[in-house]
Parts: sequence; C-alpha cells; structure tokens
Amino acid sequence: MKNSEIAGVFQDMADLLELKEENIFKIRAYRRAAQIIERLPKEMSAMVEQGEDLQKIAGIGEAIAKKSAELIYSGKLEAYENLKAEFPEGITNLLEIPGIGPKTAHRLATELMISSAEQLEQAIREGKVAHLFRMGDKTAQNLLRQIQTMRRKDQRIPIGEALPVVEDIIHILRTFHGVKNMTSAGSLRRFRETVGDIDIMGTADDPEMVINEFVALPQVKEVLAKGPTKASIIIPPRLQADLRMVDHDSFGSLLQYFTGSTQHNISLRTKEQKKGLKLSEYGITDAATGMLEKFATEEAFYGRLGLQYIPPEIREDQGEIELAEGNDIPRLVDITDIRGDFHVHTHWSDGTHSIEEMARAAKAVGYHYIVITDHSRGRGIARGLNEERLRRQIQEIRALNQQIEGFRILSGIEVDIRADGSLDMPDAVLADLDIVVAAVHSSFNQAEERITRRIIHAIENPHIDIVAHPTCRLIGEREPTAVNTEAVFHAAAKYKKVLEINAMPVRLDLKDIHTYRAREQGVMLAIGTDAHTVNQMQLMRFGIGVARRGWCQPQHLLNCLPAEKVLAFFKR
DNA sequence: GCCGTTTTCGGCCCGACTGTTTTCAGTCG
Repeated sequence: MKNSEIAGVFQDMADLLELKEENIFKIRAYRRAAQIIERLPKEMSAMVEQGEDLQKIAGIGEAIAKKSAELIYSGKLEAYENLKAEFPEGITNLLEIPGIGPKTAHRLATELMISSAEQLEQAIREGKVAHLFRMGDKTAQNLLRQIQTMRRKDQRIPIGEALPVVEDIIHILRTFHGVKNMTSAGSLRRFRETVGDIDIMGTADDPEMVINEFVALPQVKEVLAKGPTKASIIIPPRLQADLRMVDHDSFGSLLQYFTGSTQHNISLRTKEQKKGLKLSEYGITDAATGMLEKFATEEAFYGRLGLQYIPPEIREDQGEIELAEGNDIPRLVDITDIRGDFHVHTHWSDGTHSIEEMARAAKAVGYHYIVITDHSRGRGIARGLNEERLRRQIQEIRALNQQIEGFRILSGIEVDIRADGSLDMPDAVLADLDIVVAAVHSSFNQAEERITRRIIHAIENPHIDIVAHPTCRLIGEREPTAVNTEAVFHAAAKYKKVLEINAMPVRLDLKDIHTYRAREQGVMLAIGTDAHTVNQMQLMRFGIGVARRGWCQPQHLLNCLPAEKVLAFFKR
C-alpha cells in the first residue's frame, strides 16, 4: 500500500473520529500523521520491509505505526472498518462542503439522514435544514451557495498556471499610488506544485483605494467580497485571489502567518509558547507582560525569536526551525547560480527555434552553456533524429561554437529508453556526444519491477549521463509510473549518474520530496527546462522552486558548475 | 494519539467571523 493511500485512511479516520466527538488532540494526531506520511520521502512499505522502525518518524507513535503496518501487510485496517460502520456511508463527503464541520455533518446525517451534497441541497430546498436547532434560513442559504460554488470550482491549480497571473497582478498593484509592500503568500509563495486560493498581501498609504482599484482590474470576472481592507475576486478561468491590505508595522508577522505552512506555524508557536511568547498574525505577545510587539518584516519576526530567516520554500516543518536556531539553514540554490540548461529542443526535432536561436537566448539570460537534446527517432511524432542527422547536428554545433563568443553549446540527445530498457541509438554515436540524456516516453503502465529495471538498466549504461523526468508524470493529466524511486536513487548514486528536475510546470519531475530524498542519497541533480521555444527557457525558475523545496544548495545542482567541470563530472 | 533542557502524565496554536443567540457554538485558515 502506498503512502498516499495510508495517509488517506488516517485522514478519513480523523474525520470520522471528529464526527464521533473524540478527543480533539487524538484527531489532530491522526491528521498530523496523515500529512507526515503523505510527504514522507520513502514508501512506508519499503521501510517496513527493510526492518526500519516507523516510530522513529516524528509524529508517528506506537498506535499509528501499528495501524500502518496492518495496512501494509493486509491492505485493511480493522479499526477503520469498525469506525466507518458506525456512520452512514458517504457522511465524510459532507465535510468537504465549506461551512459544514463535524457537528453539522453529524446532525444532518442523524436527524435528516443526509449523506451527500445532493441530498443536502434537496433538504435545504424543502426547508428542512433551516428548522434544525441553531440553524436558520441564512445558514441554509449559505450552504446552498457553497454547494453550488463547489461544483463550479475544481481542484487545486498547477503553479505554472497561477504564478504568471498573480505576478502580473502584483506588478500592476505595485504601481498604484502609495503602495509600499505587495507580495503573494500561502502555498504559491512556498512554491508548492499546485495552489488553492491565492493570497496577496500589501501595505499602502490608502489601503481602501488599492482595494477599489484591485476589484476594478480588467482581469477580474467576479468580485466575491469587498471590504475596506480585504477583497476576494475570481480571475478566469478558475483562479480565486484574495488581497489583504494590512498595517505597515505588522506586515512582517502577517506575511509570515499567511505564508505558512500551517504545520510550520504550529511548530513555531508550540516552541515559543514554552518560552512564554504568544505568536499571532499581529506579532509576538509576551505572556508575562501582555505586551504586543509588531514586526514590519519577516526577518525581524524570526530574528526576535532568535531564529535565522527561513526561506518560504522550506517552511514545511521538516526540521527547518531547529536548524534556524543554530543558524544552520543551508544557503539554498538561487536562479542566479544557474550557468546552463541541460534539456533544450530545437527545430531539428519537435522544437520551434534553431540551435543558434536557443543558444543566443540562453546567453542573453546569462547562461554560459546549454545542452542541445533533441529527441531520438523512437519519438516518431517528434521528428526524432536518426544516427545520420545527429552526426550532422553535431557538426553544426561545432561550427556554431566558433561563432558565438563566451558561450558553449554542448551536443546531446534525449534518447528514448525503450520498453525493454535498451536505447534508441547505438552506443558508438552516443560516445561522440558531450552529454546524453535518456528518458522514458512510452509504456508508462509497466509494473513497478519492470519500469524500475528499465530505468536502472539505462543508468548502468556507461554512455548515459542524465535521466530526464524520471517518473513521467504530468500534473493533473497522467499519474507517475510505478517506478521505485528509492531504487533509482540508489542506482544513480552508485553509478554517479544525474537525475533531472524537469522544470516544465506540468511535469516538475523529480518533484520536491523526490528531490529532497535523491539529494540526501548523494545523487547529483540537474534542472532541465525541456524548452521547445526560446521563451520556455524562462521556465528554469520552476525547477529552481522544486530544487529549493528539496533543500538543494548550489553544490547539489550540475547547473551551477561551469561547462568544463560538467564535462569533467561525466569524465568526457 | 503523540511527546518530553519543565513532564512517562498532562499538556497539545491562535484568532476572526458568522449566525444564532442574549453569551456562544461552530467553522475556517
């Protein structure tokens, strides 16, 4: 059983326990455990197999470790089944409706026999809900509205879709008169791969005026709410953005609060509470004196707690607070550290621009080199290169390198790893290239053992340098393959091969927790934009976001090395 | 249910909003 499934069971159990009005801290323990398991860099099943003690994981104690093992061994959990049997089927669906918590769900289920949004909608229309104790017409109508908006709004939005839109808006807001601060918060700022609603925070001399101009932006399709300091809008096709205007002198603590993550903040507060400090979005209160101290910047906020500044990308309660206490937060990699791009297509295969155009674009953004990695012929659809065309391309690259000064084009290929693990280009040709990138583009449904062996086989090939998008997922479109990432990391470390962080927002593959884990296993990583046009080379920052969430420093990324060192790394 | 430079027992983040009520319960982020 996969971690995500185990986490799902505990999440569900937390909901059910809440309906049962169990001890709130027990419920939180389940919920916390679910979150931790979800983000675990390693499959629990593998840990159990290797005899590791699940209780070593912070937040997992005796009971949950035992239950996890039961799920892994039998695929079932007795305690969970018993719990489910106590309630009408589907009751937890009600909890997904905003405005319905455990108390309301329980009452709806027991008093009106409701267990779905559809049934609730009908009951509201029939006037049954408004008659319940402590409910009224207004509450009922609000629930109805929530059900309807819930139907319209689908899940979380990929960061690649949200970020440009939000940046555009922030850019405009910053030009407004009297605006001092304006920045995004929440999961967008932490650079999670998908985001829910967008939070924007700002300060200005005249906050209300900024709010007025915000809701009047041409992008705005609908204004959900508007007050003197806060407004909520919808931007087509499906983005909800909230703007909060706050006091300048407490901007730091507010930004910190709204950036989260929730777990990071809870951890921080618990720690400080023991020292007699009460943390809130308004600042820090000394419990002894009752004095509230405000903070204009996050740096000052963390500083007051004796903590080093913690970059938003790693505020996930993964040990960053402890490191900040000792001033040991690593210097995370930054876009300015990047000297080259390892995955670039041209019109030789399915790209739009010429090698020279891609090279000049790369030079313009400050890179020192790029690796041209057009597809091999296995990708029939992508006009893949055969041996002869690849040799001609190598010639053209050599010629171009004479013309473009202070820049180096490295010859490469994105060679197909066939279903059986063999490569789509003879070794002799691969030997003539500067860098060989290999990737799976077919037979995504292979079973774990088969797909894992397929990739490791490629890693063992002495001509292969980098494995691109190792799990082949497309966010919201295609699930990752069943590949055993741990085994791949192990092989990559053993053979000193590099794994790609593919920066295309729909891929982000390796993803954050894989990046974290691979780096810990000693695997060298490389960001590739997979650019098919000159503009797509700008996607590098999405790869940087993933790398930072994986706690990467410059020495963990091949992109931070000069070209000679890159070639030396591969012994070419 | 988890956890421990106060603790193996007794704690567990903090505040705001809404709608229903005459002081607060429930939900949210």
